[in-house]
Amino acid sequence: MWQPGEGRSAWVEGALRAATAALAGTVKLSPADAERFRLLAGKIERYPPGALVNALAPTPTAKWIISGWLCQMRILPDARRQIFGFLLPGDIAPSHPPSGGNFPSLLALTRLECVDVSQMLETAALERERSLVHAAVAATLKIIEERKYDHIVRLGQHTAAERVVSLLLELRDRLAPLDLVHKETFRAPLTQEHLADALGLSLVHVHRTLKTLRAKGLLELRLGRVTLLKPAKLREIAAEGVAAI
Amino acid sequence: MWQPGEGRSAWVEGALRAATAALAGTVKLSPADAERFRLLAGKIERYPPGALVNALAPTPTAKWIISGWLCQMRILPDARRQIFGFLLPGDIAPSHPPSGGNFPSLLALTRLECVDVSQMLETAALERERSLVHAAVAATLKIIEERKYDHIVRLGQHTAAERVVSLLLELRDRLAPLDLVHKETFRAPLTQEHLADALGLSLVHVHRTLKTLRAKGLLELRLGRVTLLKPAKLREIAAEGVAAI
DNA sequence: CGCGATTTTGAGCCATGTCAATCGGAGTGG
DNA sequence: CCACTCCGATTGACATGGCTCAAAATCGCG
Repeated sequence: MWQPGEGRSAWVEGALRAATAALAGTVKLSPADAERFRLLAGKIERYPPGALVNALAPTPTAKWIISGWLCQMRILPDARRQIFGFLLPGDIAPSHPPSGGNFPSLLALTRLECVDVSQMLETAALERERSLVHAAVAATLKIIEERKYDHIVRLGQHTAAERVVSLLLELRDRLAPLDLVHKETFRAPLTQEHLADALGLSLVHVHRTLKTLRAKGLLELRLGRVTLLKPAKLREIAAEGVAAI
Repeated sequence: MWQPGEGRSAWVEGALRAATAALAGTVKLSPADAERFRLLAGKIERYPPGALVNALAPTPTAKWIISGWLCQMRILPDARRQIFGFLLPGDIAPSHPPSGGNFPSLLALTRLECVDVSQMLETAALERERSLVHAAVAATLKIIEERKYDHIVRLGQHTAAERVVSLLLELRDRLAPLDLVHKETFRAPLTQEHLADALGLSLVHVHRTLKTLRAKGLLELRLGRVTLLKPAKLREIAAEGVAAI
């Protein structure tokens, strides 16, 4: 197990606490369990932006994200790309066999710090700790799966503006528990091309859509910084995706 | 446990065998395990076409489909509908809490015969049988999830013709193990509206797309009967969706 | 200062959506 | 057997959202 004083920076410690809080929120851990979970994190793995996480691992292993963003995506034979979703700190990135079946690859969008879940399981001494980890992984997978349904609705039923808005709102709501949203402003390491690939739109059209939203004074998006100027109005735009049954 | 002679029709017995074979194929069960699994099926539940399966159950319970089709879908507030996927005999329909979160509802497209998985678990006497059921459920869920990625790619990257073709090919390939495909012909209880709702297209455009494919002599689709006239050509059309990474 | 990555713009086209009507078959009641 | 109705398939005319191509502007960075 990791021992205090082994040189983990204060910054990483802070990120670890934030990730723990976020995970505890989504997975509904008691404060005690959250603390238990956090202490299982030993070696921190790092990946540079652009890295394909898990691309080389012989065995698929889930990663608990401490800081940084990554996306689940697939490259098509004609070089088009579909992004299935984004993973943020606190999430546990599902690990699929590298190039296994039709499962997505994991691409780091920023520098990434994460903890290998199988390492956490090895660290866990008590049965109680192991089942805690398993439960957290299962619960996260379920939430990620749930988001995928929303994404399908986005792609299948929404207009360009609705797609952009509902995705940005999803990100806002996921970043809020990490305390990364201040005054409806947050950083997102997304280029317009990322948005296009996620939303099934062309880069040019994403840009035009953002331009319109900006012109209407609904939001700002520059330099990886998003500001939702009229959150209520934006929620209204995205509301079509909510389930009625 | 169910006893022979309780009045299950020969037809249902046949369907049960086909469903078992299909499940064994996708989940990779040994013949012995498949037989074990099949014998756990006791009471057969029936639903009429149009029924919302699991809509009323207090507890979510997965259903092993013996015969009939159903779809996973969500109704939007403005009455639009998104179909996430189709479930066929042999599949184990994932059960989500009724109206639970943003998970999909299950809609029977035909008359449906299925077995409640929790009933199978109760029937199971041996630990080995229970873990067999759990493994089968888990493996099926994984496959269903995998298909969802394909569907996202369809919606995000494909043109109308590619969407229609790749969906029909998926159905063909899933029906084949059930021995329901003869000479590249199979029955599918799908209206053009179902296709439209699944593929994120308008009904009218689905029709025009089918008309074009028909005019090119690539396929037939009438009265719930699909014939793939030029399978190779069709695979070529749909091939763009295959993962390159 | 120069380069690669990203954003921004314009022009024109085409895929797909909308609206509105018709058509055909299957069931149903008289 | 006919009249009626309902549902799904079919069609045409027309509108438009989103795409492509191509170029310029801007930004971040070494």
